[in-house]
Amino acid sequence: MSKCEQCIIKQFNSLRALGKDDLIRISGCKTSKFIKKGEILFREGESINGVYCVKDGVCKLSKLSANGKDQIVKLVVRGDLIGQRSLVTDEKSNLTAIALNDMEICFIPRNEIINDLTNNANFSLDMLQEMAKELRVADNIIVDMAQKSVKQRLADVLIYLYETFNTDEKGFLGVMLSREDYASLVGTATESAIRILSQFKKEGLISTTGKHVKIEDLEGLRRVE
Amino acid sequence: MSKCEQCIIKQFNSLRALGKDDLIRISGCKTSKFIKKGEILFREGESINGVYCVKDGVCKLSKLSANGKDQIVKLVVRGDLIGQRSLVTDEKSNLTAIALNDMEICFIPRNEIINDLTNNANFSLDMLQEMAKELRVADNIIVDMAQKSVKQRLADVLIYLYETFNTDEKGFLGVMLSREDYASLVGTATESAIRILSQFKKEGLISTTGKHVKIEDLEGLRRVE
DNA sequence: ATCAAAACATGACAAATATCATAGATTATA
DNA sequence: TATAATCTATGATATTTGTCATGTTTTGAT
Repeated sequence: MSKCEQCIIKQFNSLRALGKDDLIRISGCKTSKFIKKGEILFREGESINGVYCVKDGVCKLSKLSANGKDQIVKLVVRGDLIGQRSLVTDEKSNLTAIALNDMEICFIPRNEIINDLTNNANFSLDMLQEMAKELRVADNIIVDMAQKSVKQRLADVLIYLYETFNTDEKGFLGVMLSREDYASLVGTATESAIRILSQFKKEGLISTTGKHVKIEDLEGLRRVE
Repeated sequence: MSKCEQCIIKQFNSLRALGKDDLIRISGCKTSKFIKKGEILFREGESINGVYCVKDGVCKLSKLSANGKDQIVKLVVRGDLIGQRSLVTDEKSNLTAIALNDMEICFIPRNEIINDLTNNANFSLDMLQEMAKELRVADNIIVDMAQKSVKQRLADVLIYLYETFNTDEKGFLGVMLSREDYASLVGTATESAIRILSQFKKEGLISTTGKHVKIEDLEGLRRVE
């Protein structure tokens, strides 16, 4: 099993703020897991009791709305932590986490890391800064959800996916989502997402082969309104 | 001028985590201001360079969307801090702050408080916990914006205002908003907000006298769909 | 390779929401 | 208190989005 103190992933999240000694200690108690596409890491309302560090793969954080539809709040990628919020507030999870492709993750139990939060100012400050950034992003999403049309939001999602996951050798987006996931990211009906993606195809903004999506005209997507 | 170390407001925000000495020091450099209804504390894109502590009054934090409409992201009330996020990340403000009624606020300059963030674990941990809570709220708003109808969101806003600001002697909501503000909270056109409020009136859920709104049937509002 | 299940696609229609126009009510201010 | 400016209200209509129905394609398991 790889060691936290040597793991390059830690550079991308608040664990970078820990000292070598702490990392070695954490390394000794962490567990490493492989999660298959579609598997649930945890559900809304469950106690996570620790944080996950994503070594590879992508996962969606979603919440069930009153009308029974899932809304994806965030995509978590390689390098991100999952569960910081519940760690900090000691609450049950507000969101459900489901793997969008095969993942490799490490799990650090709450007991091992909670003291670092109270004793290590570097660590808690780094986490504070990360959370402040997340909050800014969330505020911006609120504005977009409230003010932009479904079409604009879907175009935004495609741009976001392109910028976050880049493309594979063939030029397809580096992450494969179902139409239902697209709908759930945008906050619309699955049929509406399908229709608008079809429209984007007709307009030459994207092309698709099954679930593979290729961005054909990024600037065009930016001009969608 | 009142002293931070004796101020009861501090109990309601992260300043409670500071020691007496720090509070006395901060008290010496803070400035106290009265802001009139409608005045702008700061605009999106400006440097705040400190945090505001709200002693009295209400203020809206909003962001201009691409289509030119303001979206209210949050209402800030007595006891809240404003500008923690910019303080932590040292970025310019992402939001505009405008007073909804006459306010009394204290301003603590960045220089005086930034060291507490790095040196005082209690303080930064408290702020981290507050921000984690804000993030949960923001995630829930995202889901509501995406999945609930305008009518439901407006009902939610009325319930929120009732629970947050209570009522005055005559039973009216403790905060007065324009129809435009209601629309901007819900993320809809002003006319739509007006129409739905009229409908709520007809249905006996609320009554209005100018800008004064009275909740007549809280449970009915909860059942709106 | 075959079959069933799931995902995708699209038409037809209904419902929700935005926009434009216009008029009355309220508020601020000279 | 007169008057302009702003806010509220509502009708008419257009646009967006959701829902239901149905057929096709893709995927996964045997």
